Amino acid sequence: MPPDIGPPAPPMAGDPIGGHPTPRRGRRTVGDRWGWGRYARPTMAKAPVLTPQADDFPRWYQDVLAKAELADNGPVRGTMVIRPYGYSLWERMQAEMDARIKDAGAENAYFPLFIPESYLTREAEHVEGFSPELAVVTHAGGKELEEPVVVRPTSETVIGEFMAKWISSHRDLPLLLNQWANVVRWELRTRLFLRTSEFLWQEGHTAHATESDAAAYASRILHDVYRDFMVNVLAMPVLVGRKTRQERFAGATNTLACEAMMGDGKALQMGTSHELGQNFARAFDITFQDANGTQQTAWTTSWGTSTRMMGGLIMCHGDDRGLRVPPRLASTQVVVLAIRDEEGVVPAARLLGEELQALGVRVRVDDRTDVSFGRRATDWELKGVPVRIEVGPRDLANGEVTVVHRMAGEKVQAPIAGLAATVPALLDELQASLLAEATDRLAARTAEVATIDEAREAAATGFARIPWATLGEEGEAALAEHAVTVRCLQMPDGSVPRSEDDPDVLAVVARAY
RNA sequence: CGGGGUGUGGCUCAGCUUGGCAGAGCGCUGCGUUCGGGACGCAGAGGUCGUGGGUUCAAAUCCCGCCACCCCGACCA
Repeated sequence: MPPDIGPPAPPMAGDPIGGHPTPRRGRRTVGDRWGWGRYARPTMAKAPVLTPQADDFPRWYQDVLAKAELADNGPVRGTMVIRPYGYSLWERMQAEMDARIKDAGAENAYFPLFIPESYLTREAEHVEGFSPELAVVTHAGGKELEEPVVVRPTSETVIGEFMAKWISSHRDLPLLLNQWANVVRWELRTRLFLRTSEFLWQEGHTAHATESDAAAYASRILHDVYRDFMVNVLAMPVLVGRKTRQERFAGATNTLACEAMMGDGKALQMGTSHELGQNFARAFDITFQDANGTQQTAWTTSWGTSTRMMGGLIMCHGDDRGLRVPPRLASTQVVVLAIRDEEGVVPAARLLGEELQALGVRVRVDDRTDVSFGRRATDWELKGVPVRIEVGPRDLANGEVTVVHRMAGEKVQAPIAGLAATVPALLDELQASLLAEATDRLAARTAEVATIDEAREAAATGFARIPWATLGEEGEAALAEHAVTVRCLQMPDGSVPRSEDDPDVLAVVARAY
């Protein structure tokens, strides 16, 4: 993402879908908890820009999507339009993920959107898992097709077909592929980013000579790619673990996952990594000759993360003022806001922008002085830009600027000379504070419990960890009656269990998106 | 598929009970004043009232059919 700097600033429509003339629920008094009382509205509390989280979290989420210009509903039910600002964040996710995927040795490729229906039916569990949500093309080119084609819900099958073609020797293994693509799953109930009928993702597919190689690679992706990205870039503390039989991917022998806690205490699955055993290799005849000249069946894996992470980002870090984007992810890390067009303000802002850009900071100069200051400040806060530097005549008279941190809302005066050089460290600090805040919440809202009743109760506000031996598949089914599911199984120290039969294994249960 | 609800300018909705000139807020356009926390004034543009039929002198409003969408339950990254 090239930094966007200098004039003229692109148009930023103020209020894309119209305002809400009255607050839907109650009235927000500006929270001193964020340290804003000194600066905020002097007397009467205005209608909140967003529905407060505490009033209606889903409504807040919708408000953020619209007001931060992240996404809109598409014309076909369940589809999504990702707006430029939202897409710029997705592009950053892609860039960071892609680098890690390549570090893990996988190469990008592209497989077709359309898959012969017959492919899907080759793996019994797989077809059973996906058939309810398949979009199938029966007519094309003005006539009925002899064999319907499905719009890919995931690509294990086509890729399996080609792996079989490309692999003949143990020297061809491991085969490590990844693709960035869209997939379609006809969902009954959808929510922007979290569950849409079409979404964007990366899906990795690998083939290995042995079961242990495959397992090790699935684990490597989970830890070195997914968890590393989520913790260090998204500033989201994620739990890693294995899925129960109930929650496992259709066709997998083992599913590993990263689970995160949202601001309302509910869980969101952020990424999965599957060991597919030899299920797909057998179905698609992915075989190779080993060093002894014997024909062997390969072991495959698949792993994916999607635009759902956008929803996770919003719901993990967002507050009543909007989104809060961790600096390492941010497509715009710093916005330099020229307060008004007089006394050299705009040139000073642009100069500061250039200095920051030269330091590698992703900076944007907002010199739209025809738009009121308050409107612009609010817009950038909604978008979650980590640092806003305000440059106005009063500041310049003192050789200063005003630096505002989005995370805690802190506002400080700083000398303009030498300021740029301090920004990278500030961004690191804000990145760490966001991670710390989320980590504290996760710890505070995770309960260690001993009984199923306690687990259910704890899941009302957060996560509960209960011995898997106590819960079991019967307990899992019982909790499901209360919309509480087992998010993953893990060891007491948070590591991934080798087997669900280990007596120390704990089940993490929660309500989930 | 079961239960509930809604279709009226770009957005959110009022008007319907009791038929009588199609409205408001926000957004948009122009001009002016503003500009350090969603600015304000004035002047404008913009609507086949989801759709087909019926009743009536007259239908957004009453009646019947259809369509679409939303919410709550059974599936899912």
